[in-house]
Amino acid sequence: MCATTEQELRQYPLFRNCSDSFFTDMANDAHVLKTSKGQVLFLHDDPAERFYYISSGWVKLFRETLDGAQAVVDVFTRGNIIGEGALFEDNIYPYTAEVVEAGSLMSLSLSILNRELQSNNQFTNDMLGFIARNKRQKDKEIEHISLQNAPQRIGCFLLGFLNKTEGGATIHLPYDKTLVASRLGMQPETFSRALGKLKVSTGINVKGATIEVSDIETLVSFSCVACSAEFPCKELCSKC
Amino acid sequence: MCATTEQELRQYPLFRNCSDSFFTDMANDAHVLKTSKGQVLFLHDDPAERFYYISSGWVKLFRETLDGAQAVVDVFTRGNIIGEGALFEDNIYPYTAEVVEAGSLMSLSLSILNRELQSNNQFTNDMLGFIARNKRQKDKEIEHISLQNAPQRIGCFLLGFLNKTEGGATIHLPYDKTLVASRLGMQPETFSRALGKLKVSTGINVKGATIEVSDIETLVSFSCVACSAEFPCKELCSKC
DNA sequence: CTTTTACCTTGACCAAAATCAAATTTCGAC
DNA sequence: GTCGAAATTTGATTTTGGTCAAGGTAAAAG
Repeated sequence: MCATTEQELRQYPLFRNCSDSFFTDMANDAHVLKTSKGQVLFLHDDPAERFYYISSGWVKLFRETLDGAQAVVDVFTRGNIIGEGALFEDNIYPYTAEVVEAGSLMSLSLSILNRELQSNNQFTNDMLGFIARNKRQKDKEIEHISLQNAPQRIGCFLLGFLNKTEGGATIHLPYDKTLVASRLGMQPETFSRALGKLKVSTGINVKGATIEVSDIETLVSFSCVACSAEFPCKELCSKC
Repeated sequence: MCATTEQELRQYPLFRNCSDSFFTDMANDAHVLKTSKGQVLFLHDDPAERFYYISSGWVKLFRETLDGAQAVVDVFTRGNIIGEGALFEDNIYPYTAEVVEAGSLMSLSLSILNRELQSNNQFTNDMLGFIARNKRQKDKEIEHISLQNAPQRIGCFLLGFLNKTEGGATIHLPYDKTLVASRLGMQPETFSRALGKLKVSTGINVKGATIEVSDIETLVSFSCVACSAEFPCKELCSKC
């Protein structure tokens, strides 16, 4: 098992410059988790010892306010890590993580990760670039919330699932519409109605969680006028 | 001049673990800029060779959309650096930087900064922590936009200028209200009215750019119910 | 296969913020 | 100090999205 675990870790781009001892120690200590919907991986403000590599499934990160509202920070899938942020917050998880679609994770040691950061400058630089692009992405989201309306925001979200820039495509929403709505900072009702408007404006076809985009360029010209980046926005793919 | 420049750089916390050669080379290459309101330091998508340490005054970072709207990403003052983000974006500035209150900057070499990042792992780690906390801050802002209303957001913004947690205080807004409004993602009219509501709800006193807070705790209980962090929110001070 | 439950949609209504327009104040240049 | 431009405030109105309530639908449990 450790051998395949190590292989999976070695294939993760962020770890491309990590040391051999990092991979062997990480793999020795790792354990695989089969996750089911609703499972909570960690709670915000809890002390942190592990981070997680997502092999499959989807996990949401969120926080809750005093008056009970929930803010979804992000939703991640295969090929992403979560919980590493605790390293920069006094080893306290800054968010709660909950599985939203069943799958498989690797539980990994934060202290081994930290050891590599302390000793491998190339890796630290990779991590720095990773987090910096992460921050840029957040800036873009803030911009979107204030400059795009609900249908445009949904359009932009859908574009993030595409791997081409013109013609037609079919998208299957990988998690509940309710969650997409909160990920985009709107109410489920607003999402439902806004998706209807997007349909009228751009000719997309919605059948449950399946969305057919007949012409990507129409969707782009509808959504991207209210954005400061040009489509295709590099690094913007919704973790697919 | 170089001696005092070097002193100022050495006092910057982010640079606390930098090498001696970093400081001498940086200081040798640095030049001081006296800035005036409206001055543009760099344009987004321009190739980047310099970053800037703000000694005094205020600088806003923003981007513009295809349809002309402006998204203010951040507003910085003394003790902050700007433009360093280009290192992680193929040496292209991701934002436009414009002086909003006159002051003084140090223009510094990005390549020397990069050299230090390549060779000094302790510094790279400091930088990593810096950017990571930056990203957390952005997450918090996204949360605020979706969970707080306009008066609450202004209250939270004001709290960021305080250096104590109870009793009374007087705040002087360091830049135009119009800019505060766009920093908070709202229209100037909305800002004006929301500030009026905040006044009624929390008993603050507004006289032009001067705001008297008679009781900080009242302001906290008004604003922070819709936030997932507890006041005083560490690292949240508005760069004062 | 049916029942249950959670998810999604729709309608009616409401509240917040944006927009448009105009008045007023402030501040810097002369 | 006066003038003029820019910033700010205020009012009226519209738009957008949120809230509440009621159906409808589809996936999962029995």
